[in-house]
Amino acid sequence: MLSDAVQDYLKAIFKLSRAPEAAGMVTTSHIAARLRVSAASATNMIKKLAEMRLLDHHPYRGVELTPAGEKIALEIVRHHRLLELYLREALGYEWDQVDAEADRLEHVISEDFEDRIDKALGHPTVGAHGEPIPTKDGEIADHHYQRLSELSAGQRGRIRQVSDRDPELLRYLDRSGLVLGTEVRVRDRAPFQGPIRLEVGRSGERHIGLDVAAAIYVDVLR
Amino acid sequence: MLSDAVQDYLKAIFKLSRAPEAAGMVTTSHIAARLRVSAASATNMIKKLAEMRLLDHHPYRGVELTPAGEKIALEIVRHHRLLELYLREALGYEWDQVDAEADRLEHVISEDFEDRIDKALGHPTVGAHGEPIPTKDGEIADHHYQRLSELSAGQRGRIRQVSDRDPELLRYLDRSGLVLGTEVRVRDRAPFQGPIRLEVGRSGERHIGLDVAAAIYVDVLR
DNA sequence: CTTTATTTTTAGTCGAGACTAAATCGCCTC
DNA sequence: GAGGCGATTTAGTCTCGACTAAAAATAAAG
Repeated sequence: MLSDAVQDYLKAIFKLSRAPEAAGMVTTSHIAARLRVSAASATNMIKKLAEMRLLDHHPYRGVELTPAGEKIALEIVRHHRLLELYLREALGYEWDQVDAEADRLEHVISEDFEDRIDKALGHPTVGAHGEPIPTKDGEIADHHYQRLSELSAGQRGRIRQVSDRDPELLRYLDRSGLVLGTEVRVRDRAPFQGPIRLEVGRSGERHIGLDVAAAIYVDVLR
Repeated sequence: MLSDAVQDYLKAIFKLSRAPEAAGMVTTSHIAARLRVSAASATNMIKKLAEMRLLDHHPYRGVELTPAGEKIALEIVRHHRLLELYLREALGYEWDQVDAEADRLEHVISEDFEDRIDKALGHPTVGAHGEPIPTKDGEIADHHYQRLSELSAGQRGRIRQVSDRDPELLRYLDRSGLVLGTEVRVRDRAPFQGPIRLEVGRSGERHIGLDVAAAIYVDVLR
């Protein structure tokens, strides 16, 4: 049985490696930052994981999951996303509360539990924030959405995913009507990394910062 | 935050202290056996818990939870029993599977999660095997059922609780129709600790061993 | 009352996984 | 190519909670 710590590292590395800015390679300090752990601790664990053949370590360069490591990461991500969805659907959790609870539950649920909530949810393919849910045998859909921050004035899009990193941000998006499925249009973009003026649904107008816009992923419409 | 290990010890000590054979005092070796740990490990943890004022340690004599320790034990027991019930009611688990899953979940769920499943279950007062569920503020009902093994020939009783210690036993009871709510009558008892001949409901007759009968708790009927 | 058997406790180790401080590497600038 | 700086790794500690082996206390038997 893999420890919680090992699972957390694999999951973090997987997620970081999928972020567009990291081209496959994930650095020690990114991992350390994500897990709120010292860089030295991260190095230790990386060496251990390399020993276990769950990742390849290129010292001073970065780290890359092996297929075996990725498989495990995907299992954990699957647990996490099914749990998030279940907490929301079955127990009425709010968007911004599910992540923390799922972080703790994901390590302890059995395969049986996983199967039962999967079934109760009707075998969903995307999670509470629009993220794809890996299948039981480690396939994950590769949506190529665009960040809202990359759209230029006049372009329209439908919100398909939002970052789940920050509960505060999730609450803000919720309040602003920026939820999954909503259609948005970029009115204009202020210069010098300024805010984006946005038409939300058919009702309102919002000014949102670029950081926020970068956390929103859309299908571009034409 | 209390570690899983601390929680496990407190729960084990609480349960052992409630077993009728132990008169309040619980021995090191009982704890060690229950947790499948060496006696030395148990002693270590006992000293730590005494340090934390969660129990009183009378060296070479035994151990007794303080009110503070009992409070914590009751919280864990509450988590456990609510989880068992929820797994059964909401996710369709079998009787004999719930204990193991709940053992892992009980340490990681939040107060919020507890409240939500409590509500979803309609604020139940007894668990999946008939055990009383402690209230949120640490009260626990004190049912004084009798063991079926203590009934004499001719006496009748209604099954109110069964021991949750052994999944195999639970499956056997289930197959034999010895489930919560069932009425039973002792036909006769074979001599020399022999089996009990039992009328189960209005349908069948069963011969069960004394160990099994001791794991079944009944309200005596007249 | 003494010996023996059983429990319990002490003493000392070990592995996980965190930490800090110090050394080393890689890269950028001159 | 030499310095300098940030990122990374090494070295050495610490805490937790398990373990074994040995010592001590209690209980049972003669």
